[in-house]
Amino acid sequence: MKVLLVDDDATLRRTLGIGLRAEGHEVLIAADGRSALQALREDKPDIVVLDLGLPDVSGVEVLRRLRAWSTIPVVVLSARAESTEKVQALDLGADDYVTKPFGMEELLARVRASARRAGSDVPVLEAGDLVIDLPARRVTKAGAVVRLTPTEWGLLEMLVRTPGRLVSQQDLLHEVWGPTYARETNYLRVYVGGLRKKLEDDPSQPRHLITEPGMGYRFEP
Amino acid sequence: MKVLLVDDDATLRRTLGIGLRAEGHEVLIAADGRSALQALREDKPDIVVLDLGLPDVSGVEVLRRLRAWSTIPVVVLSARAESTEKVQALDLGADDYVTKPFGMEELLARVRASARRAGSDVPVLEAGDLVIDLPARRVTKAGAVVRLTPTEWGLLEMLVRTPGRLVSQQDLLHEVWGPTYARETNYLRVYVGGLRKKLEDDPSQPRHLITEPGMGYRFEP
DNA sequence: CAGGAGCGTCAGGAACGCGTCAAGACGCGT
DNA sequence: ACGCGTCTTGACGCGTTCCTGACGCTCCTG
Repeated sequence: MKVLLVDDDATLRRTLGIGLRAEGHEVLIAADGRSALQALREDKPDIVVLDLGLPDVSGVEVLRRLRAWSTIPVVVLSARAESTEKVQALDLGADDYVTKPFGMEELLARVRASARRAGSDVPVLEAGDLVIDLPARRVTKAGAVVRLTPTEWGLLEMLVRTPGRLVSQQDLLHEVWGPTYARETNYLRVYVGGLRKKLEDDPSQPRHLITEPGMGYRFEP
Repeated sequence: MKVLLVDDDATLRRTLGIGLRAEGHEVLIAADGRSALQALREDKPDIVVLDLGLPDVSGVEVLRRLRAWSTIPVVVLSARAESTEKVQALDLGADDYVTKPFGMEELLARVRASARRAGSDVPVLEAGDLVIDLPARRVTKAGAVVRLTPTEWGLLEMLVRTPGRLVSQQDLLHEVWGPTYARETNYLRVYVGGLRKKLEDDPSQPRHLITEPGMGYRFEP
């Protein structure tokens, strides 16, 4: 198991690193949010141990961005015992939350528990001549790179994250345009149209970007 | 979601029960290990909140016996912050561990987090050559996808959520058409008819979408 | 046996949602 | 300031879905 350890405290990094390696894990290290996000995209670890108190990008932000394209288990560390921060992290999709100070044994047990639940995760998805690489933010069609605008990417990402599943119009609008948008379904029509033009062989007869009238859209692999 | 709450402290039971119900969960109560195990077998909850300090059978024992035959999420409560007990519970298969005293919000967030992970399990319902996948909003009959209109979905979802149980006409109308509808049973006749035409082998002799004259409809798996 | 209530079916018209296009507004870098 | 790409916004045509009323049927009841 590859474990990414994100913490700004060098002592803690050393201690936890030793403990994790003793469990038989391969340990990657990041000291700040920026390099954490980079390591997540490039090295594709199987599980993440994430300290919320980072010098640059906040841990919560790292978690939020990671959850945009991956479902790998994340165990959060925090010095603060404040409830609101815990609630925020858990609702963002953290798998577990440990408050400092904590025992090494406890952390290792929580990592084990999270790893045990780790399901099969497919960060890069292939559908016909389409290849959608979420971590790399890259789409190719028949080998050729397809350029997407930020909004188009947000939409596609949301749909591809749950292949085959229907995503409601509200969810799409909330996630891509913001919580204040709910009824602007015309945005969806325009941008789904754009995506189909770029990704589908025959945009008028889509095979992957399926619309369910009155409900939402789904990505069909 | 059905939540089984196992705790010997009556005050805590009341407080947590209120909070969990406010989240929209159905709450079952057990005050000791024996009744907890019984409730687990008979009522099949979707998630368990388990206090380790029980009068008769220890919470750890309840967890061990439960894990022998079920993988449903368990959130453990404990007064003791001792590390060994945490490690033991987590390695036995607890999904989360909360130490008293804790904030209501935090516990609810952890329950949400556990429920979310479990939710991606298998809430798909199979009945003959019919496969109904609620979260994906997809129905297949003998492998072929069946397209449903929003109203048809609303109706089917309502019926399938309680398989085998009768759902009254009022409940169906309220849920699918809105609270102001109550006597428009003709809507039901039309749309149940449509569903039967799409889902039943012989729409004139339905095997799954059963009507109970004068009362309502039921979905028979 | 007659009557009524409840259910299933059908077929119209009205209303809605979707895809498409194009024009204007905005932001950004040069 | 200019040009470019991106995002918003509105309008139109078209297909689908929804509502509605009518009819025939079966079952239950008096």
